Amino acid sequence: MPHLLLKDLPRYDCLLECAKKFPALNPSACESFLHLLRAGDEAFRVIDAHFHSHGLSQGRFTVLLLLFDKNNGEPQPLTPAQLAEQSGVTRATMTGLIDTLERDGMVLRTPDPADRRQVSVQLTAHGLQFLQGMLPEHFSRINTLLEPLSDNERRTLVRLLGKITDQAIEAFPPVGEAVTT
Amino acid sequence: MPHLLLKDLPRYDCLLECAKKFPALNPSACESFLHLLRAGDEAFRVIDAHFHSHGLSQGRFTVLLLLFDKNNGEPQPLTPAQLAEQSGVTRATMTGLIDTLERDGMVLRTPDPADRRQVSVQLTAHGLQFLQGMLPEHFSRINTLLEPLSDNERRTLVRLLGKITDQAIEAFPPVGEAVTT
DNA sequence: ACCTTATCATTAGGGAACTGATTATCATCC
DNA sequence: GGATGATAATCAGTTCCCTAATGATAAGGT
Repeated sequence: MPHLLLKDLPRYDCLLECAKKFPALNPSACESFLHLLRAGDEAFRVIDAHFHSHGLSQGRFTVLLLLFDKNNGEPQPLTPAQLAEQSGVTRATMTGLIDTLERDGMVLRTPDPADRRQVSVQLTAHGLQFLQGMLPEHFSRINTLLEPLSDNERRTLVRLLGKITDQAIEAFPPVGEAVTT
Repeated sequence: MPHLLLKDLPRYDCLLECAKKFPALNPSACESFLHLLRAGDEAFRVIDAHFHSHGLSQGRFTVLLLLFDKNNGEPQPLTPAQLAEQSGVTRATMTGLIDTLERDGMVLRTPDPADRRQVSVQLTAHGLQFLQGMLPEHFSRINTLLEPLSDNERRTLVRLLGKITDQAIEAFPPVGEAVTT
């Protein structure tokens, strides 16, 4: 599921070579772009391996995290539609994620008495305990990954990545994004 | 297929709040980490949308690119095993990718007379023309994404991302990585 | 020569995501 | 108050990747 398939990034002089054949190829832009996808893949690989060692996928982990929330330290029930919206998957996908989580005893579906179309999803005690058991290692891995960067470098990185994210959303809006100007 | 499901990144003060409950949570590390996955996802979304508008997946695009190569500007035939190795997917997956590309007339399988286990895969004229037709827009999108960053900022970004990638590989080796020290 | 082992490509089956259609329920408007 | 439309969750079918097993071929040891 990685974003970048190329295992070995092309060297910079190779990009320069290619630029001769493709005037549209900007070597420094391509280099930055490839490093971005590469670093994202590696970072994801590290936490995804941890998820899988606990029998979770990234999708199921996100659902647990959303249900855990941090409102007042109290887990908060949500509807499948809210979970789908906040986690960025479709409702159909969320149905499947909740299916497997419910089968494993992590979450519980409860019909809403007021609106019988709706269902409420909440963490079970087992799900809560499970999540709390794995979160410290999750955070620890993130700390290890970022450990080589100073606080100053982290601020710089966040600023530069933010520019790219903003530009992506502005120049190539995700889907039915109204300009609303 | 995004790496980061959370649609809205938690704000920094929220991370500070969570850190009270989880001593392992380092807010600046988490913030950098989330921004990295987010930027990687957005960047990938932009080029993946372009692939799909041409009926390609990222996997098929990579295969075409590897076959196109840049050796001497001459497309270069490769075996499925080489393609799988260089693109970072399994051989079984590569079989499927080649299947669809061959069905669409982009590549051609040729049995190897010397070793009858092997097959040689090469771009067809149609595949070559197709790839050359879409590459300029591909590079153009990358340029647009990186346009807000100065040359200096790009160098900084590459350096910081490189640190993270290196740390990921060092602290959490991919699979059967011998230390070979 | 023969048998074991390794390698190549493929097939079979599964998981996770998507789109689009379906069913049940609610809300509204004459 | 019954038709119309919107909305919630789910189902069905597809895509794209994976792992594991298979069948054909090559290479090496004795």
